Amino acid sequence: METSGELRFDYGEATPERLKRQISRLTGMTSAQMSRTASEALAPIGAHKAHFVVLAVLDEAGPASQAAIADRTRIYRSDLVAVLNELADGGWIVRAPDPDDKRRNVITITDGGRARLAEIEAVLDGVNETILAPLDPGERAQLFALLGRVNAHLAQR
Amino acid sequence: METSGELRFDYGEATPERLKRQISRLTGMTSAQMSRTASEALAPIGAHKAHFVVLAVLDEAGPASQAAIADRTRIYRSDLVAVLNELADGGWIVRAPDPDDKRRNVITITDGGRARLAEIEAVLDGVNETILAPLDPGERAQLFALLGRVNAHLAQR
DNA sequence: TTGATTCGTTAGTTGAGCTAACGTTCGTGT
DNA sequence: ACACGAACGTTAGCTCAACTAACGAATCAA
Repeated sequence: METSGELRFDYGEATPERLKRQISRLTGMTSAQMSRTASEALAPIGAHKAHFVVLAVLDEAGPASQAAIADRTRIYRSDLVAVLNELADGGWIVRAPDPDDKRRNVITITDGGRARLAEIEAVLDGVNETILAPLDPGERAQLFALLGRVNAHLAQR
Repeated sequence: METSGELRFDYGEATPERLKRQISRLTGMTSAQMSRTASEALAPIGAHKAHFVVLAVLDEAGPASQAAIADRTRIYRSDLVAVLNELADGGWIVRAPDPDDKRRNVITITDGGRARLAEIEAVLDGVNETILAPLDPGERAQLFALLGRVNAHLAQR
């Protein structure tokens, strides 16, 4: 039986019962699978998850400072610098000093950025479909709801 | 609104709709919360998740070579070395050369190791309860089942 | 006007996951 | 009998994400 490399949670008898009870292990392994699926799908177009997150925030909420983007994306201010550099290099955002507050930059999505966002979104729609393929619509909604409740619960502790 | 540090998935209007649709984002953030919860609970007794996994395998399946442990735990052979060093330092396992195959070590759990396993398991039982607190037994089973199906699906691609 | 706070940035840390290479040992085929 | 490939434990290193610390510049509050 060769199993290495796979992130399969349950190998039947080969998996100790104690491990099968750990929700954090199941969630972690599944999360890793999902994350890898997304990264592999984005790689061919040279995009990263952070690009999607930042462009989505800018498109929906309008121009914002880097600190505001960080707050809304849970990307650290320190890491956001490199992400914005990449997005600016692609012409997908513009980084300009804020005339009203010289500490701030104003980040604005460009038309190219909106096109890029649509491109990435299309890829991720496919990823979601791949991931959720075994579940019917009702089950997908259940999974979102259950995980959402756990997440909200753990966030307020 | 101060939100930093939290891994809350949904901030209402502040969260772009596009992000709320990403199952991998929700799963990833929730997984990170769970993982942190577990690590914080294990820290006071100086234990790591890998300790639990290895001890559980040894307790359930009996003495094994390092390669066999790696196969059953998805811990890489290279990383397993340090984990076993720590477990040996604590007296929880014994690492001895295999007389039948001089390439191998035979790893055996000790009585102390079984006690340690019980200690860690008790902590993780509490972690599971904390994580799953907002869900009733039926919902917990559903979450396991849904994630398990997604995991199995993604594992065979 | 002094002092605390915010902002963008650089640098560095930690941990998990993963690859490469090496010497040793074993199994197989010839 | 012996060469060759594979498996073993180990060391080293890589990547990526999450996170912390510190800094100069700018702003805000006392």
